[in-house]
Amino acid sequence: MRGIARLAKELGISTGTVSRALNGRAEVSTSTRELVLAAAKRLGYAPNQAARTLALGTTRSVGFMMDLDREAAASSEYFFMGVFDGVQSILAEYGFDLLVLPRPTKANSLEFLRRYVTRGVFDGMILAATQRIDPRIELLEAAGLPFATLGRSESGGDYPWIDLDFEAVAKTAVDRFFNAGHRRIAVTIPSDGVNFGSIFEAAYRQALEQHGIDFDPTLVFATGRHEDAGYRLVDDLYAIPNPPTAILIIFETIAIGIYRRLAELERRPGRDLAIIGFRDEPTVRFLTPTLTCFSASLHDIGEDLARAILSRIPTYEGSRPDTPLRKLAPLSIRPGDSG
Amino acid sequence: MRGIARLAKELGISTGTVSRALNGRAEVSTSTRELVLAAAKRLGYAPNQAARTLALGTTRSVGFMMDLDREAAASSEYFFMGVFDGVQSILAEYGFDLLVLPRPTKANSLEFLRRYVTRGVFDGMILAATQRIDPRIELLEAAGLPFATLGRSESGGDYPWIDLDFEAVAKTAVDRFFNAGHRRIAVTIPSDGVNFGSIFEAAYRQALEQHGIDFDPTLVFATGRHEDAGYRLVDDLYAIPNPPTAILIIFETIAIGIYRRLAELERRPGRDLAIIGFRDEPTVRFLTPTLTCFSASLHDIGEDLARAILSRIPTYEGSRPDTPLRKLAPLSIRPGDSG
DNA sequence: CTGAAAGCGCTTACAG
DNA sequence: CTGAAAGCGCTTACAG
Repeated sequence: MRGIARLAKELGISTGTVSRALNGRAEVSTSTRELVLAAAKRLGYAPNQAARTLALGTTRSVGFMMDLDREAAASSEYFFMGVFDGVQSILAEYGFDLLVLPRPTKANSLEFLRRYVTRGVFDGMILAATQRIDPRIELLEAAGLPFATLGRSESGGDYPWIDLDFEAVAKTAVDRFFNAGHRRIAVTIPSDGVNFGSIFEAAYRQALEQHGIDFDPTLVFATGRHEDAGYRLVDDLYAIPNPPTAILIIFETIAIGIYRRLAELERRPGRDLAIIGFRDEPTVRFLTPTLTCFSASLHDIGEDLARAILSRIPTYEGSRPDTPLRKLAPLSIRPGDSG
Repeated sequence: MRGIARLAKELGISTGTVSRALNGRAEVSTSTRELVLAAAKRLGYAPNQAARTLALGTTRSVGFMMDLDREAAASSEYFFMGVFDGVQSILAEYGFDLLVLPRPTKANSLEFLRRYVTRGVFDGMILAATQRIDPRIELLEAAGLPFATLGRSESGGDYPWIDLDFEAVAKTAVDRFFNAGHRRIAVTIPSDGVNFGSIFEAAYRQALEQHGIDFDPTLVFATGRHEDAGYRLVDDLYAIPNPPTAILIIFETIAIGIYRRLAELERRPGRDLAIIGFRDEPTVRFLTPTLTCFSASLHDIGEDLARAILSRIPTYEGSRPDTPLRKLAPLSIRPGDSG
């Protein structure tokens, strides 16, 4: 005999009472509660999660799907560490667990997610790296599983999301370039279909427009996320008829490659090419000249994500807001010498 | 009515038969099996995981505890991504899931683990960043939960582990320095208590000894994992009476800071100070002059870890080896211009 | 090959 | 305040 039944037998009371005592229900007398709690402690009792889940229909855990692609991972590990920490800090308050689901490189994204959705292992799911059209969102909506996303998407309806304020970053950067006299301003966007690429490009175009600069499609460069992409990018920049004098890069890591290639060409970031990066990943903090970039509170983003998903989960003892939480996380500029 | 009962009713057969058909048991006739499978597909049936777990006493999932400390995370994100991928590739073959448990910065390591252990959510657990004395190992042994670790420890008894071959790295590096004429060879070790620090230092001492070089404690530098630690280290190196001409660094990321400070001092890696790093994290791939370092197959390490943990899990249909898998993952040198 | 039934460990109306 | 009992959705000896 194990679990609750063991305690009940030990104390000569019913399992119902034990359960009520353990769960802090009001109906139990203080004396029996104390007895039960003491026995639980003494016998090292721990509730069986599966049995609770089955009886309650709730798991008190949230899944966070995370891609393991080398490409997707590159500029995002620090990012996710910080976000996870923020998510946990809120979930823990409500007794929810965070379980991260690393999607293997060769596993299909949708199938991978479906597996967890149908088995009912989670009360809610957090998705990252949303695509412009993201079938995972439809899957979750169809399954009726609460979810929130880190990143906007055009798929789906009324779900909560948190995203970085790409618009503000693009505007701030273009303004800064413009004020420094630049008129040929290039931008890089992700070469994969991730949604923030389009958002970033649109914001960049709009910022140019506000300064009366015509949009030149040859100044938009789709790149990978790694250093080598930056290295190659430099030659591409200078291969076009009227090369840019400034560049706004979405993946700060490629700055390392840009710096390197510029050095080989005996050009200097900030002097010969103005550069502004997106996020101040630790990777780029030691570049010389220092890279101008933006900084976001990953912890805050995580906290917001946690609140967003909790607000969708019925068993969460909080008021469910009418409209799902949707928020652009602010980024503040950290001026460097690169642009 | 839901789940298996719904299918049973729909088909006019018993739930037992449905269950057997779904689980591919031999006793079911081909015709009923097909009927059940078709109905399951049509109705979008998916087994309730909690109910299965309760009935079977097994969850078919493995937890991987991971620290979120900024410090611990620094040089390890790429590392874990690769390892996770390897773990999954093997676990998937046996229908096991990998769930990553990110430990919040402020959560106590042991309490965090205990929570998952007692609730019986996992059939097995993988631990990383083992400490020299690691109470988590005792916790798992006491709980009787199968586990494997990434990294050796002095705690515990007969558990399987995979670790990097620090000994070979230290020896190869010291040999290389020695053959290049260096006699004042410094080493860095982690400033936190992580076990591989002592292992690395011991291997370094032994390698020196083989070349008849006396061990000099002033040449051992305990450092953090970030670039700034490397930056500061350089001044420490040159502050001692008879400064080293070569240094072996355990955290390759600090090479970035070392390079930077050397540049400021107008010294050049490889010429004025020979440097060998540990792992070829993408972060350091673009250093100039290129950093000599070592490379390991993260995927292989992950695969070994998965095999190690599976071999301890009773429900796994494999033969349980007599002795737990213990393995040093090989690293091969990638010669660069730094040393 | 299939059904009826017990059991996995918990929760919770329902009586008392 | 407490007990007896049903139920969560599945699996699996045990009969037939």
